[in-house]
Amino acid sequence: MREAATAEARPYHHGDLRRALVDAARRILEGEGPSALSLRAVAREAGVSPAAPYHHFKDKGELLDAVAHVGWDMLGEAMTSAKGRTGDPAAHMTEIGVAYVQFSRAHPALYRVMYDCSRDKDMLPEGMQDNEDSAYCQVRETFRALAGPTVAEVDIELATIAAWCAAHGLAEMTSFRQFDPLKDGLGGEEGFLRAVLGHLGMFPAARAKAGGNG
Amino acid sequence: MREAATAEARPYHHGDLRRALVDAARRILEGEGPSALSLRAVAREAGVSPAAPYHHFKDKGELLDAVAHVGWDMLGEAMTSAKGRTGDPAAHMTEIGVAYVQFSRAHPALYRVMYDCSRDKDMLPEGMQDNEDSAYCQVRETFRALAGPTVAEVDIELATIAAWCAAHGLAEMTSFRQFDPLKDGLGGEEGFLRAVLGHLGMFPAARAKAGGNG
DNA sequence: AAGATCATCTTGACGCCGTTCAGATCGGTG
DNA sequence: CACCGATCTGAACGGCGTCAAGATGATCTT
Repeated sequence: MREAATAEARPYHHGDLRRALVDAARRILEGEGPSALSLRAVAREAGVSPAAPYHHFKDKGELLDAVAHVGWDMLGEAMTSAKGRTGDPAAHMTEIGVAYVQFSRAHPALYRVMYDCSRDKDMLPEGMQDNEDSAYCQVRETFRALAGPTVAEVDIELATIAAWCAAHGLAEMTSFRQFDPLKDGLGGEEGFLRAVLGHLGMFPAARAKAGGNG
Repeated sequence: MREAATAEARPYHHGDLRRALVDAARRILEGEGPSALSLRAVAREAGVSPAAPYHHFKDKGELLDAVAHVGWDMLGEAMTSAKGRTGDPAAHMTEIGVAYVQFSRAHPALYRVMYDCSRDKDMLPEGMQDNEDSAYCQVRETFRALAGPTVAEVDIELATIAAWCAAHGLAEMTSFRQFDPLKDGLGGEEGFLRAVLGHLGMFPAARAKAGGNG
């Protein structure tokens, strides 16, 4: 609708339909959730015919890939800026973990698409690949900096995977409403996140803080 | 197909269509994955018309709920028998964790349905609810036995959640093929699982073993 | 045993989906 | 200006979830 209104001015050729479709998909995700994200609905939201997207994406999956790409970029930025918010390197891991889960809570539908469309291809999601600036590499380099030179490479890799598992697992679990009472007793959702992370081995700063709380 | 052959003998009234539909759904899941699991395909596999399931389930979601229920039962049994395989109580948590992830790897499509259909309702999955015999309660009681009387109740709850996050996260991560080389260097998939669990705080036995390996 | 009842199953239809294809439209190149 | 390739439309196909109306048969009543 919002897009359809502005699209009246562009009569036939859209100009930047590819980006408009990705934006429309994100609006639908935010507003109506993943189950409403049909290719036809995206085209409708962008004000074009159902067949128009096929000139910019091979199929629906490729459109979702593009949406997921935006999501991983956003998550990477959130993690980077979270790391910058504390001067203590020992706290970096905790802050990254909290930022990760908070992103998944702020954009639950987008987060789901980010993993779903990589699962369908049996492939690592974009943010976990070994590209220079992926979110995963951010975590690994943070571990490497904390570990020092004596720690074996394989242990850095395993610690990164373990931390990622913990963050992703927590991202999924904390979305269930049944934990709300527990959160209330721990000073809200962020308190809950830090408490759970404190029970996982690789977040020493969170563990100290959780110990202080309970 | 398999079901359709035996269904020829039962002309109109099936007799136990509800169970037959759940079984048919599980066969499709195992054989063709979650994307092939349409209500019509399930009816086809069971040898009935597309509308027949509506006399046993309100909609497709309720059929999936029934399938998920079977899955959570299977997972609970796998966890119980894993705990019984070791006499050392300190190793229980690790064995449960390994059994959890191995179940998710043995039945990936079923595992996905188990979480998906609870996510769609913003509700805790069956195996995580506070019912007497749920898989989640198995983990919590194991923690309680290990913790002793001085540990606060909320910490037992948090440790259980943390362990569940770790196991679920690992279950999702280990399905990505890109970790295969890493697994090879750690004595296969089970070695990989134990190594990652060893980097997470609540699996002391795995941590000791992982330390011995690398 | 005969008939009524009610759950079960089928048939056929509706609207939405992803996808394809022929044709309309337009921007840029010769 | 004429053309061409990229872009978009309209109509169509099969598959999906779901529903209403009718056929079937097991069970219960008398």
